[in-house]
Amino acid sequence: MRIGELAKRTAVSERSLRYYEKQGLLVSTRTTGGHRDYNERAVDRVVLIQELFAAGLHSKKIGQILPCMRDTDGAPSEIATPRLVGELVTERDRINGLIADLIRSRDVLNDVIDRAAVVIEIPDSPLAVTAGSHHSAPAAT
Amino acid sequence: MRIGELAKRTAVSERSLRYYEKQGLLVSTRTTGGHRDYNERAVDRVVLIQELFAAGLHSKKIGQILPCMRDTDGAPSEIATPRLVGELVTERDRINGLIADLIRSRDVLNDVIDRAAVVIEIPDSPLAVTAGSHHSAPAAT
DNA sequence: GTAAATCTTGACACCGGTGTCAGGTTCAAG
DNA sequence: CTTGAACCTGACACCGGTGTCAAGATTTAC
Repeated sequence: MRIGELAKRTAVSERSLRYYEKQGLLVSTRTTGGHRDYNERAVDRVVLIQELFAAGLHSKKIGQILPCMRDTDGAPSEIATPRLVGELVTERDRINGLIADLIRSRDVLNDVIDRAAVVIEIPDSPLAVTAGSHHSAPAAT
Repeated sequence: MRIGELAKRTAVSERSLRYYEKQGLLVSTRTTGGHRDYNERAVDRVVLIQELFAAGLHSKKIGQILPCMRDTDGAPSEIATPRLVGELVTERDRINGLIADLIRSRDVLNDVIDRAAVVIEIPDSPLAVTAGSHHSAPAAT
């Protein structure tokens, strides 16, 4: 598929996809005219890259991790060096702390939302559009 | 307490504390000479601000949330407007999605770490410094 | 063969919290 | 007093992934 389709399927801008390639995170073959051509696996890879970015990892580190993953790109899946493993452990711990923080923040928001919801709902005005205790939460660990 | 102490106790730079004040997130009385003076509650407030920043909220929105919280600053604790509640719900959902992402990223890292740990540990070289399945994870929800 | 859609590279700019430096003032202890 | 630590305001810069525009080449369909 070409870059436009990949962009649509991953909801990631073409700009970013080209950036990923320049950073060595994403590979593509080229048509005779120089247009990028991606295989089906690219979709999952882009999604993964996005998640790792969202986790606060820098492109350089992501570039080190990707070859160490299984079934990401058919590659024989390298093994992380002890040095890299140490860094990854640090990152993982940082992410765990971040998750804990996010949970706290979410609870703070829920608190404010709930306190407002009560006020809005009780005066029997069916204006309570967004109220209610829909505290959906992703399962953790 | 003065800004230096608050900075130490919260592990937040003086620069940031002044920035928070300029954004209206943090208040302080002033000495005759103009030095900032904080009360004890400031510590918790700063920590909270940091968590909300880590959650990706912008200072403006944090400024709207803070007055709606209970026992944050003795203030009578305002109630969020329906408009704000809507925005907060959006934020909360975004944060929930972010948490889910982070968990996935963490698992990816754990995968890479584990695969390397096996290689390092099995060849009975006690070099396995950071290895082992210490998959500590914060409790969620 | 031609037009419209898609793609190419390159460059400039943004965001927004934070680091840091400069030049000057205030505080607290000797 | 005087001196050193702590604080003040203001300004410049960064980071790094992303938006966007420009000028041109390629693809695809008619």
